Amino acid sequence: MNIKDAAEKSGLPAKTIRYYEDIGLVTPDRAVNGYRDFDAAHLHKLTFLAQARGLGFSIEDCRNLLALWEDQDRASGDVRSIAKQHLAEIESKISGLEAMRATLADLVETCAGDDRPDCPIIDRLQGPAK
Amino acid sequence: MNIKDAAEKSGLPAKTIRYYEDIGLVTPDRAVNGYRDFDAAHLHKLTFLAQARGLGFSIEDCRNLLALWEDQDRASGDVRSIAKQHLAEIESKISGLEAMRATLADLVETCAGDDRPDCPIIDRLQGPAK
DNA sequence: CTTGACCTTCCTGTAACTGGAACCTCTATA
DNA sequence: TATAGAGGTTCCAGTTACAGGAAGGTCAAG
Repeated sequence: MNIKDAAEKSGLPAKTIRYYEDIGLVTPDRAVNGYRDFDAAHLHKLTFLAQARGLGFSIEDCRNLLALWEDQDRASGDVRSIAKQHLAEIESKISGLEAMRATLADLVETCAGDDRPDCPIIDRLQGPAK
Repeated sequence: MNIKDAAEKSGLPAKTIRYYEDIGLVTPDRAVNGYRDFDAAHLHKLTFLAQARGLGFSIEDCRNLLALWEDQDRASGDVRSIAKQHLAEIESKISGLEAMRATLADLVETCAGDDRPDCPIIDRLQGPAK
């Protein structure tokens, strides 16, 4: 199968698939004309990558997960450990964003948003409450 | 004041300050020896930048906010509009992350995490529930 | 035989810095 | 006065995970 079909079936852009080949995540065969040729196994791997990236795993996480995926004797604890760590990172990002949201929402609310030059948002950005 | 003091007082790394000068956000004076020389106004601007970046505003947002900040006749509505848009972006990021968290938390929970090779996380990454 | 879709590689750009090399300047101390 | 060490300078490369685009090869249809 050519790259476009692989892209459609995996849900990844063709550009991304070429990039993944560059960095050694997949190694499609090559047809005599030089075109990449994907089989079911490659497609499976690409789908795996699309899923994992969609869940926010980094490329390096994906590399590790792929290795575990291909290892018949893997311990599910290894996978769980990567997932747990990633979960912790996500939770920390959420907290950070929620703090930002609170501050910003507060600022937006106290700002009249009219044509006068006073603006509590600008005031606040001058420095923390001082 | 030299760059190190400016860095400490504004809370930005010296490297970042140099970068901000490169992209035209601040323009410190230069002493005869070529060293950057920051005065209170520069410092104020740097502090403003540190605050705004800390709240997740992009550099381009900061550039706009700085222009508004320096414009005595600005309408507070302009500032509010930037802040509101940024708030919407933050909320959308939070939603995305929360969806990820839910999926991952679910996976982590159903995973035994022992030495056996079955792993629901890996299974799930093979493709969405099929 | 040509057209248009698809493929290839290679180069550049993105955001917002960070790290490092090579080199200059200032201050304090022996 | 010589020198060590802290701090300054510029410039170049690397980071993450691709996206866009140029230049050119290939294939199927009409």
